[in-house]
Amino acid sequence: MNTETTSFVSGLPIASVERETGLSKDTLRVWERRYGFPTPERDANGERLYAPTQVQRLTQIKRLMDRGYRPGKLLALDDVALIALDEARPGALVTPNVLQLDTWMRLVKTHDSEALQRQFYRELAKRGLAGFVQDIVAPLIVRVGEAWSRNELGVFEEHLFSQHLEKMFRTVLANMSPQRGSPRVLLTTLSGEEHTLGLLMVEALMVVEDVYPVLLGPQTPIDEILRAAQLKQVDAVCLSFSSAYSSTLAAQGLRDLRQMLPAGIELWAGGYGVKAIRKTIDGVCLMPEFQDLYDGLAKWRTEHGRRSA
Amino acid sequence: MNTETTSFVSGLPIASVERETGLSKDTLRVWERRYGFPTPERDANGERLYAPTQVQRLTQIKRLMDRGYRPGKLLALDDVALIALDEARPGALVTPNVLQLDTWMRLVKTHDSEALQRQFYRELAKRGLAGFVQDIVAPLIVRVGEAWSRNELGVFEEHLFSQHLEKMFRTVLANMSPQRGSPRVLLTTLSGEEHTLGLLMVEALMVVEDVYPVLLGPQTPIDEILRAAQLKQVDAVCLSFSSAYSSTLAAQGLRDLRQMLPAGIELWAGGYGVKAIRKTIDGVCLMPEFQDLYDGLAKWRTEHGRRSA
DNA sequence: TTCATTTATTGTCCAGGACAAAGTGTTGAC
DNA sequence: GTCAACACTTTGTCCTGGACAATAAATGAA
Repeated sequence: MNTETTSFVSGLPIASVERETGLSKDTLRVWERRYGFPTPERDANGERLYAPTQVQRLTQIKRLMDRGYRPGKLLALDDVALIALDEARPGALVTPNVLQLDTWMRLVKTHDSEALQRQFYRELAKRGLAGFVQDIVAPLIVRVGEAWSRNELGVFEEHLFSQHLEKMFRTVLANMSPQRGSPRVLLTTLSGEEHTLGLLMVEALMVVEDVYPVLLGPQTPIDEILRAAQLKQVDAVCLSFSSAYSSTLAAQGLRDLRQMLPAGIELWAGGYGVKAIRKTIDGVCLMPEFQDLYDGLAKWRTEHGRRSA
Repeated sequence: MNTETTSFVSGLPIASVERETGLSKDTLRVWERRYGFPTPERDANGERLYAPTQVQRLTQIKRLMDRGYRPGKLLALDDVALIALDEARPGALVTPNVLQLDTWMRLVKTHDSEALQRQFYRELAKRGLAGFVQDIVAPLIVRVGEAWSRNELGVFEEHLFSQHLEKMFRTVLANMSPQRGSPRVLLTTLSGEEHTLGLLMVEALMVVEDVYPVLLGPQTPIDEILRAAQLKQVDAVCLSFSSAYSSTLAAQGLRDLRQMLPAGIELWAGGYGVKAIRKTIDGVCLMPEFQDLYDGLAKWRTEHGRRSA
């Protein structure tokens, strides 16, 4: 039904490839110039047309880059070596009960929505919210991220998984939400960090701990965080960083924000991404582990007098 | 530790302006060349630095363009004329009850979370889900978007509003979700479109209409949409585009996807963003209005025989 | 080891030319 | 007067190839 009008060259224009791979047009062109890959055809007007195979390979390369490899190496490799790298394990994961997580992973891989949803609620009832978040959800998110970057899992399965988790969190939280506790904590991420699940996990833990969370969603510019913190009169601002976020950028952002934030408002940073931050930052509390969050809360409460747990 | 070295020129680099305004770097540069606006400073390295005032004006211009004006005219105008245009109502938005929307906007502006949440549920109960979505939520999202780009509203208020809406949708949907109806429709957006609210609105309408929605969340690459469509055996794929998404890119993406998608699976595109697409695309059903969705569903049902409404 | 300095890598920016798609205006047939 | 066909204008995207700063890697000193 389609396109007998198209000549025999066919493929995606550069804008589509940018959208699909997340590599900017500039990058695509400069790779071609420097490394001789990709090698798009040209249409009648001299514009690039990328073969689907090459687009696929570009996605693969992008994924490997997220795992830490550098383009110079990757673009020199042939297909065989590339796939070999893809298989290579990055370093043992720190999950406690691997067996059970494997069961979960199977559900994710077969995108069995109903079973996944059922399992979520069963496990939630069994462990309670805090235990469920720490022992199941958090490790599972790590596993899914790893599996994705290892190409064992498609974007589709990963999205479906996120949607189910999000749905579950929001349902559970909706029934507990109207809290009046303290401290009041602002929850968001810096621009560029789009992962919401970290925020939802923290919100869940906070609601249980009788904290009043103000959820802003992801990607709030720094000056708006500042404004929100003052208008909503929060006691602390808590940012979440996924492992994908550059640790340099994270540290810089935290410094910037700390500088502008009134001294009376604490600044906390959590998530897998803060593990990569080496140096402590003055006036910023780094919380790579869940336990750190509890410690931080306890500390705040003792410092601010009469407030129970 | 940073930057007493910064000179007295300051402003946003071109990449930030692209993100803020939605105008591509190429467009920004070509406007400067052709129309003499904007007129960014340069940093030590000769790179553009846009003054916040100009960025604001660019956002304003972008919004007017979305309303149908052409850049050639807009860029020739001075501030006064621009603001005059801005005040002028565009073909009177189709909101039935402007008065009530104003009340809502006041709640958004004062970020009164509790009142907003209460109002949501009250109005939902009064109008039913479909009526609520069409008469309140959709116009309100447009209003908030407009107010934001007119700088009457901060990012913070906009985020808070989105979070409340999302929470509400997910709560409501959680209680109705396990559906087995047909057709089965895959819901997602293309990479680059991050707005989720459109998807949630459509999901809500579909659940009421006894459709089985598969929600993938935003930003799925085309080949993954394809894979999901086949694995989940859907009858149609429905994409949502916000007004921020470039209509050229949207059209291109739809063409790309249509080409790869089996003929048996329909392709629908909804949201404010498709209004800007002029030409029809072969095999793609453009649904700028909610009514179009109902029509599309009805059409599908008559074509596929015995299935009630 | 650990830290500081040099060197290599890599993404983004720039200029300015070109062109096609979309919009606008004009003409003439009915 | 309406409408279709045509020419002209506007406008966004793509092109090349050069430059440079930010980051990572490698090297040397304490």
